[in-house]
Amino acid sequence: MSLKHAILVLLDKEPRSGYNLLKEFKNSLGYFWNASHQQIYQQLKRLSDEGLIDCDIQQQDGKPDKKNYSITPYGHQHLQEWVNQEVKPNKVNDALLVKLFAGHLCPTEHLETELKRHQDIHRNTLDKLLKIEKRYQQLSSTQQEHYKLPYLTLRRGILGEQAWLAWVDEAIKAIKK
Amino acid sequence: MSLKHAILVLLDKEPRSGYNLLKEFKNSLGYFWNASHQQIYQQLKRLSDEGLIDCDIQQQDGKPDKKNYSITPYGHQHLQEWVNQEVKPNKVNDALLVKLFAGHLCPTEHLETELKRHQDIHRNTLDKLLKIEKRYQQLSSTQQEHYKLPYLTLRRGILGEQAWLAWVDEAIKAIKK
DNA sequence: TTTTGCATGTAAAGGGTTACATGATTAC
DNA sequence: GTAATCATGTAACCCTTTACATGCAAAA
Repeated sequence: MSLKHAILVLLDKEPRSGYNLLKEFKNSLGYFWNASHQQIYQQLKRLSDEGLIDCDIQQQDGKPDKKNYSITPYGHQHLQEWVNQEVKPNKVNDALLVKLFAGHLCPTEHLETELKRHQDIHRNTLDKLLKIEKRYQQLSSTQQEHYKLPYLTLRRGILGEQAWLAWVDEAIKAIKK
Repeated sequence: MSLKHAILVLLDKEPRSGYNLLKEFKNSLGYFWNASHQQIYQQLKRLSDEGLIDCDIQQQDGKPDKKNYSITPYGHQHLQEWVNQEVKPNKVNDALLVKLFAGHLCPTEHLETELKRHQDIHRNTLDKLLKIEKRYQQLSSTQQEHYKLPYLTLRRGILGEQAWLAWVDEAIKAIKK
């Protein structure tokens, strides 16, 4: 639903290519919005068709053309209207929990290794987020003020991952018994 | 991806109608898998076409026919194979955070009321989950052992909601400053 | 020499949302 | 009388995933 708006916010800050958007999703937005390159390129086409963004093609030698997208006044207005509307709370759909719920159909060892595998992934994610937080804390207070809102989204990522890890500890212990 | 498997797990425990599945999704599975009635009826048709479930039609006077679905041996096998495979970690896509990220485009008051609106919803969810937990804790220890895995999914819901609420407190304070 | 990074796409299939559609019964 | 519960579906649209497709440059 909001890939559209996530892209618009980024283009509202500065014009970028699809590839650059992809990098942003992997880095700064990854802890609250994820998108594949296919999704991004398709969405850019649609946004362009709707007149919400413009495209400026830069030729590069050797490399394929680089398409630089920027938000139009209409797109900016659209974004602003969206921000002022109510957002639906997120729907929870977690396949790992479906699996746990059906865990009587497989050996306990499998559940345990699977939980540990996910634990590794989440520990990794948390590490990355904490490193980003450290960088934020080293900024001047005016800079911190400037990045206040993105920092809150980072905090959500951190608290979410910590809670997930606390849960998986509980879960692994409970399964072993 | 796993609506299919969520339905199969439920039908593996006992045969049900689409309507009954919907209720289960609203109650016991709602904190880790959500589905609308349209999705469920469509999925039931597909699962039936694939031979994973069977349908037994019960006539009722006055009411429309009730379709009672049950899992087939092939469906059970399919489910078992799925449980033994690796599951991908969940993708995070949170529209509220996209909005916060774009929060400079709207009045601070709007952000605050929006966060508080979501806070109410999450508090409500947590309350419900804690009530279910209380019921679990009053069971005998053999019963508790029996419901161990579903209880772990409940715990995930509780820890997740608590972390969310802790975050929103932080966020509201930070925005007010 | 193999992988990572740059840089872009199409097509088909599957999953999810929104809107439309019906109709009886029961509880307040 | 009005809302909730029971009980089922179709159709259009949109979003997401998976697979296919290309090709250069730089670093390891």
